[in-house]
Amino acid sequence: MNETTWRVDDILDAIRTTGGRVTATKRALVEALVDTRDHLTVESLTSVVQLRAPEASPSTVYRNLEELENLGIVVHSHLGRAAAVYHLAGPVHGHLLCSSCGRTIEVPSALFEPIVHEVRAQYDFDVDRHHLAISGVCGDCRRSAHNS
Amino acid sequence: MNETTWRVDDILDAIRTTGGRVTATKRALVEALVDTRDHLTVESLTSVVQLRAPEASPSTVYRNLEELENLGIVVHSHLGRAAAVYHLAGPVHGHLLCSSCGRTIEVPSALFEPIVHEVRAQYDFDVDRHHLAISGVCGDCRRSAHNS
DNA sequence: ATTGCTGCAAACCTTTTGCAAGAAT
DNA sequence: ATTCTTGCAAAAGGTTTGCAGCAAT
Repeated sequence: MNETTWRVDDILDAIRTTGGRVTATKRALVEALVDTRDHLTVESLTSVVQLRAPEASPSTVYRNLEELENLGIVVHSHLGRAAAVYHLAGPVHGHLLCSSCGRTIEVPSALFEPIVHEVRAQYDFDVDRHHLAISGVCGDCRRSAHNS
Repeated sequence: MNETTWRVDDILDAIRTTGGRVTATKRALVEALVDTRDHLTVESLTSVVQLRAPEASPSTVYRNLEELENLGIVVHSHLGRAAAVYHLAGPVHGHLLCSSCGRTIEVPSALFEPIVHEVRAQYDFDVDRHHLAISGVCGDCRRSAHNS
């Protein structure tokens, strides 16, 4: 739930422990996630996986990600209308999504704590801290816009 | 940008002023938005519009909403993976989306001001106040979950 | 008479699903 | 041997687009 240091073997063990089987695709996928530690779409993850397992299909990546998500190893966020991004579960954090360049910026969830509390107190609403996403424009894009 | 009292005729005038033409579908759509003042999907808006203009198609509703959005009269938000919801631009506000029942709760944007400032100061990121959406579970759903 | 708008159908994208063959245990 | 998984292809949403005809101005 809050491992900052996921290791490939630990994840593969978790898969086996829960009755899952470790396939070439899953191993490549897990390594991609551990290596990049980035927010990746299924499309880009599939490309990376295919370097090692050329036959891998997006649908398998979807299914594998779902399995990892059920194990609490992976989380995903929907940012705008675009494809969802997946990454290793880690310290809970929020996302800033630039609607201009698509970049994702991670921000500590501490930033959101005041809101999480307010919203719980005033609206009886439990915020899902894993899916905090806010859209806007990053500094780079703001500046390029002004110079155009 | 912050009209709390959009009137149908004002909106139709705005359409004409900018070179647009007022059609039966547009009029029905505008009335639906003004009447319900709710957050509606294209699907539900189309149903309402079709009460008056039976031939109206979703694609036209999409195009009309885009036009209204360009005029600053309508805004939309993406909440999760589901269909986007549209509503009249009004006092800027955030959305709480219940991932269990799909309900949308409006919250005053004042709640988000601290974050908007922090994020601008620390991450050089301009939050789009029109698209603030936070997912979680509303009180009703939390309680039904506990009773099941 | 312009030329913006429409409905329809088809295209698009992301994601999900059915299925028979293949592989990890 | 089991039974999980896979790739493929097709389906399923939500949204966009091309087009020829229609209609608001």
